[in-house]
This record gives sequence, structure tokens and C-alpha cells, in this order.
Amino acid sequence: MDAVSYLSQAERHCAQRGCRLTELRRRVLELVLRHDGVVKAYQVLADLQRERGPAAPPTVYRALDFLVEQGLLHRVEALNGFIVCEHFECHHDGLFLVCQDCGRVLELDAAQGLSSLCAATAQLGFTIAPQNLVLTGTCKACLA
Amino acid sequence: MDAVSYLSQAERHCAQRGCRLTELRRRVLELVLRHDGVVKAYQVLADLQRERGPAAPPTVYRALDFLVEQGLLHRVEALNGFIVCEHFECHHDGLFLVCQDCGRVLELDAAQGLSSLCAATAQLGFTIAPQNLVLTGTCKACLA
DNA sequence: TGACTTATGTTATACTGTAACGCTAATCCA
DNA sequence: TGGATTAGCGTTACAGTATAACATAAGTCA
Ligand SMILES: [Zn+2]
Ligand SMILES: [Zn+2]
Ligand SMILES: [Zn+2]
Ligand SMILES: [Zn+2]
Repeated sequence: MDAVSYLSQAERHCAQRGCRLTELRRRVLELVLRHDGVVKAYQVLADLQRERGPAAPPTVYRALDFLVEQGLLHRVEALNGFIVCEHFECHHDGLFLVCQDCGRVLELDAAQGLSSLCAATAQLGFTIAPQNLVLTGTCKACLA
Repeated sequence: MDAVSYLSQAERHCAQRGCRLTELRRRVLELVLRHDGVVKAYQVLADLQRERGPAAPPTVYRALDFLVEQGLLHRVEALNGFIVCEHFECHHDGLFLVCQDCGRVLELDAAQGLSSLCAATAQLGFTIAPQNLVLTGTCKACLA
């Protein structure tokens, strides 16, 4: 999906949920969209500063947190980063396959990906909570 | 395993591998053993400072890195922490099930736990690399 | 309008981790 | 043994990540 249509869908998504995709939040989302794969908060902050002059970490962290809450981004803790979610209509957790070589990211549905593991740990009495997950490895292109 | 026998096994383990479990490294390992579950580097640093006066982050990070290299600890990136490995004889990656409520940690073998997921992603052309992994959830005791 | 809520700006600081330098202790080899 | 070499450690300084706390501005609604 190109950035323009993503943004307009995001607008509608927020409107439906009764929350405001403000100028700042929209701008931050655009900055994230500009990058492929995982983006760091301080990278976004730097981009924002280049555009609008002085800005402090809370400004961008708050916007990013909002976007995560709305399902537009996933926060990828293992990488201290954020990544755009292409299917934010349905709430879900992501399972991210990050290529060590090229940095590209594949997103799967975590619930599906972990179903057999969940079944196994259930036998130990452990219930796995919904969560994002990152696995590193090597993608098809880089394996060649 | 109690701390004393763990430490003596760790001594032997290092001797076999031809590396030195120095006074400092041994002390750091003891400090990690004192805690249940995941321990933070700066927690260990604080403990160390209480015992031996001033100490700086590199002192403890270097010791922790050494212990990880020897397989005595796992570094749990998702939690910015370290955890004792009870079966350091064989090299392996851990899959940690961390209870959200009580903080206790169960360790499984990552390769086994992820085998079916690996098979699934292999069909996408993505090869999952060996790595430690953390899943949060609720343990048997806390579920009741 | 005024009260209230939400969003943003601003300052300061906590937490996590590493680079780089120099010194000392251990190891190795002639 | 003595001298070279390496490994371990202390120390300073700093980079990167994230949040608390408070002030101000903008939107909402009676
Ligand atoms: Zn997603
Ligand atoms: Zn790749
Ligand atoms: Zn282990
Ligand atoms: Zn528990």
C-alpha cells in the first residue's frame, strides 16, 4: 500500500474509533512510513527536528504510543523500534521475522505462528499472553 | 541446584574450557544466583558497589558478557536482563516463559519449542537463526 | 463564556550500554 | 629467569533509550 492511501485509511480508522489523528501524530506516522522496516524513536525525533525545529523526546514518544494504541504501529521491544502495521483493521499481535543481513521485516500473525507452542506450554500449565514477537534470521533473498 | 554446587560446577566448566573464572567473575555470578529469575546489569552493579565500593558499568558488563559466553548465563534482550542457565553443559538457546504476575521464569529449549514455527517460516524462505526468546504469560500457580 | 479535558511543549533525569585509555597480573617462550 | 605478550580490570566519558513532572495551548461542551 502506498503512503497516501495508507494515511487516508488511517484517518478513517481513527475517526471510527473516535480519536484524533492530529497534525503532529499524522506527521510522525508519515515519517515512520518513509522508512522501510523498523524505525527508532530517536530517528523520528531527528526527522521531526529537521522539519519543525526544536522538539524533545516526549513529543515523539507520545505520538508513537498513540499510534501503537490505535494499532497503526507495532512496538518491537526487542529492537527498541517501531514498525508500520499494514492490517490495522483487526487487532492482532505481530510476529516479526527480521533479516539480519538486509533488515527487511516480514510480519506474520503471532497467534497463528505460536499456536503449536501455546499448546505445548499449556501442558506445563503456562498460558502465553498475546504479545508481539521478533525473530531474527535470514530472508529468502539474502540466503542465496 | 543450590548455589554452592552450581558454583563448583561452573568452576569445572570454565576449567575444562580453558578460561578463567576470576574472583570478580565468580562474585558476579554469585550475585546473579542470589536473585530469582531475571537480573539487571545495574542491579548487579549496585550489589557489587555495596560490597566492594566504587565500580563502574564496564566492570559488571564485562563479567556478565564472559558468563554469557561460557553459557552460564543467558542474556535476555527483550527484558534487558540476564538469567542463570541450569544446563550449561550443552550449548543451547533458551526459550523463557516469564510469568507476568510472580516473575518466575521457566526455561525450555528454544530449538525444540520453535521447531514447528521454523518449519512454517522455512516455507516462506525465511531461516530462523538460533536465539534466546522471551514469552510472557501466566504460570500455573498464578492462574489459579 | 467558563469549566473541563486533551494534546503538546519543556526541562530534567533515569536507565542501559559501550568506546577508549591505561595499568596490572597472568602467561608464554627463548 | 627475564622479557614480550596477552588477558583482565579500573576509570572516564559518553551514546542511546525512555519517562516523570510541570507548564501551556487547543479543543469540547454546558
Ligand atoms: Zn500488524
Ligand atoms: Zn535479507
Ligand atoms: Zn539454558
Ligand atoms: Zn506466576
